[in-house]
Amino acid sequence: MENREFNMEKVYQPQQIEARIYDAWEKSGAFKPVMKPGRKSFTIVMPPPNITGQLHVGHALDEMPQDVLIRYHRMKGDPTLWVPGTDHAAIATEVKVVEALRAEGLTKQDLGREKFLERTWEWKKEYGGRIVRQLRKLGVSCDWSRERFTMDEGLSKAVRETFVRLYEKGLIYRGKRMINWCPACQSALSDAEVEYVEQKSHLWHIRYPGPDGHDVVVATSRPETMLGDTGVCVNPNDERYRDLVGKTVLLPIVNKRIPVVADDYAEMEFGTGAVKMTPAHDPNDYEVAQRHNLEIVCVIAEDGRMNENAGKYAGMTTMECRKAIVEQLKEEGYLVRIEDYTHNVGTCYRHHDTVVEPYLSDQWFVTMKPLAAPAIEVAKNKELVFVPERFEKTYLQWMENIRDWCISRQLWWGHRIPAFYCEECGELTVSREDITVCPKCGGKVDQEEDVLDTWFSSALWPFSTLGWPEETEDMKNFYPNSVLSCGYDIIFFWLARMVFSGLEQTGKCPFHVALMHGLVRDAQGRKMSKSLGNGIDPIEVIDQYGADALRFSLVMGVAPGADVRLSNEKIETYRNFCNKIWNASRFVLMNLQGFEPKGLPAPEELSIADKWILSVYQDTVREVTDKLENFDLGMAATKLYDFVWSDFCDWYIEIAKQGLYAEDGGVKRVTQEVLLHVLTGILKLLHPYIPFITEELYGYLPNAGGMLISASWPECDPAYDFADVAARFEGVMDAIRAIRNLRAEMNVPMSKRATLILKPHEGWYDPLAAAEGYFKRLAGASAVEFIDSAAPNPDKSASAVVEACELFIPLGELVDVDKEIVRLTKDLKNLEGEIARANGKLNNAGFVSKAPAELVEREREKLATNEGLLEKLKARIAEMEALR
RNA sequence: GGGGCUGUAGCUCAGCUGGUUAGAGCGUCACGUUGACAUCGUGAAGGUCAUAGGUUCGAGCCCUACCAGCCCCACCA
Repeated sequence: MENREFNMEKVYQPQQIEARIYDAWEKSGAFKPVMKPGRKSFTIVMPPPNITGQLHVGHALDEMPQDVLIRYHRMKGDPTLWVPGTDHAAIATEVKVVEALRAEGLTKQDLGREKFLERTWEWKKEYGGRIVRQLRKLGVSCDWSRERFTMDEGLSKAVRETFVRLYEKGLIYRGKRMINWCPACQSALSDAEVEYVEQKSHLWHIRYPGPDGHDVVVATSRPETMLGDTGVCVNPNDERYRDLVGKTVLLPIVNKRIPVVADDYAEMEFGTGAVKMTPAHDPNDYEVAQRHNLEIVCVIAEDGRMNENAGKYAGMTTMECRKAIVEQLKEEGYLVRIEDYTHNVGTCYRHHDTVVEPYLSDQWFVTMKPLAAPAIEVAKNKELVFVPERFEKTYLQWMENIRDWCISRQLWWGHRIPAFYCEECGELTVSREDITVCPKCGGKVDQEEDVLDTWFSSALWPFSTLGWPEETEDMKNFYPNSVLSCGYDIIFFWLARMVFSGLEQTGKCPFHVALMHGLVRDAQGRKMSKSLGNGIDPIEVIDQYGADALRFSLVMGVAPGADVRLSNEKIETYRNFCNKIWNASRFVLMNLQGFEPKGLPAPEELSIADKWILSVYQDTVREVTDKLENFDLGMAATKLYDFVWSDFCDWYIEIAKQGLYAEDGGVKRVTQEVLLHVLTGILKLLHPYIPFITEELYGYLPNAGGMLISASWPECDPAYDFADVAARFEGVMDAIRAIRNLRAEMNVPMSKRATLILKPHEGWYDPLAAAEGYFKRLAGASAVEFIDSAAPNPDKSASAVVEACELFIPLGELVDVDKEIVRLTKDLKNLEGEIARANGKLNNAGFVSKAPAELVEREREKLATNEGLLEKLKARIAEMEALR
């Protein structure tokens, strides 16, 4: 152990330690929960990244709050479990594999379902592990022995159990509905998977010839769909079209007569008041068609192209068709006018450029109303708490306006729906076990081709990963989970669905706290995206600056739920912080050679500075702990950053040099104990945020005893709170700052030593005298003289008045009297301003009578002090003026 | 149409249940290598807390209105 510190690099080199430390953690089993009877466990399940994914900063942000909380609770001694895993990501993965096949000139149909699935599993084997390896580089402390995959055996069983239960309860049904169809996915999507984007377009006004020259002009944003028009809808109260209701108009191009119907759906004020009805390709039109028995003509195929019903337009994409139709309408004189129009177009959340088509088809749905009710209830009665609170509204608004969930996807990769159709009698059987014959007639059955929405399985993640539906030990120990942390962008996709699934399947809200975080943005506040090329690769960042710097930059000062701006400059700032800690530790260790710690010295052995740092340290421990308990991770980090850099490094370490280099071995030992005690605490407090460097440094400490840093969380001892002494020491620090200020303004470098003369104010002699050495070390004093309050002020001095004393630096000819007066007058003005403010308050009868007595008293004391200072300052200015 | 967020120093953001003359980092300027660290230290400049009212003894914080920017949901062709 001895001399190990001399091997410490002068500059922190994360690349040399991170991998080694992570291995040590994993080997030690530190990430596995340690059960303790009667002790409440702390559990989080990790939002499973897609197996298709590569680590991006979004993941890094996602893991941070979780790892901080997990590490904190582990250190506190709670049985702590963080469950990792990956998501099969039905559509995303299938798209990747199809792309890979295309490169070989193959389609998935060429392979057939079975071969395609084999191929996808192989793909999963190859790439699925990539992201979990990358996660380790971040330092996530999850229990890899419990890693799960949404399509592994256990989870598939959970999915199937859930599906069958919901079906048996009548909460899953199959039916022909208007759903969102993505022509690129070639599959249905749920409402949540559609993203609306604003698009500039037009409203085309088209004339449909009516009887007796009474034509109808309809306005449409999608002229190509007119090929599937089967009616025109007008408002029943619309005088303009009243005589046409019940009659027919001629559909141009198609040359077919279609009925005019009256329905409230048509708004008289919008467009022309007449709406063309395309029931096969518009959800609203479909509903009107149902009410009025309109024919349904499908003109757009599953691939997004016009089908055979589109006649000569068949085979065109909708956009090609639109152009051609508009052209023909113009030629034939049916196009009345074109109006500019901005509207929202639904796009696929996986294929951003692909417009989603409303499409009528047979799909599977979950009836949502009965499932949403208890999910609303738990939020309202605070069994489920959102941090920050505002996301409860987002959640409730969605739950309260819930619509049935389309769960079937026309894909192969995923959980195949456990429904079987009889070839003979058509009976539909939903079953926990695969069946080959119809239970009703014994005929041959075929399993449903569709698979489930990938979110159907992730909705079960908080308990399926723990072994549900079996009654496992893990279920008993770790369910419900303590906290669920995810980005606010997946509240609907995931969080909400976990809540109602957990409530329905287990009877319990799956977690108590929903801790939300925001999105990572670039330095300009834009979302990071491939197309913008503004993404930051976390792996590159880690290689360059270290994982800890990245981690800290994702939480430091970030309010819960807020978006985070990330830039290299920011990461550098925290890399510098890591280096600061490294060097502070290096300094302490250098001075701990041959030192055997015996614990904190008794209070009476401590210096005023020791008492100050210990007091501030304990305040910091309490505050950081409190913030962590309340999920305010950004604030806790800020607090630590300030304490470490300003209080510990800039002040205490500089002060400690005096004790360390002292002749008196007793003083040296006390200083060593205090340095070690506070540094140990700092490393522990920081460990949840920056685990690598703190673990590495902890290993060097003589009091580590071969333990991992996570073995305990710092505790406070009231015997080491010294608020009064600490306040006195702050007064000393102010005096030191005042001197530094003088020197800076007079351009006197620290290396130019100067005598310091102090005239202490009442009650301040002792702390100032105790700090004599600090004035020498921190303020460049060659000697410190104390003079009595009645003594005359030294001649030709730069001076300042602070709470503790008047201070003088006799600089002889260096003193510029005029400049001195200007500076002192500036101080005077500040003081006068403060006195005026306090007088204003104290002369206000309302303040004196209504404000807390303690506050009034504090204000009075401050006023008295300041008035005293004011007198002295005035006198000093008069003295200087006399010299002029 | 409904809901939400943001507006504080040149930039990025803190600011706890309302109570010291509003803070930090970066940037700028001046000075400084004193035995951990130039990935450093010391100091300085810089703010009518978007705007207008209101509540209060007291408002960056609470209420109302308004301006600006952003997000989510709904989806009138």
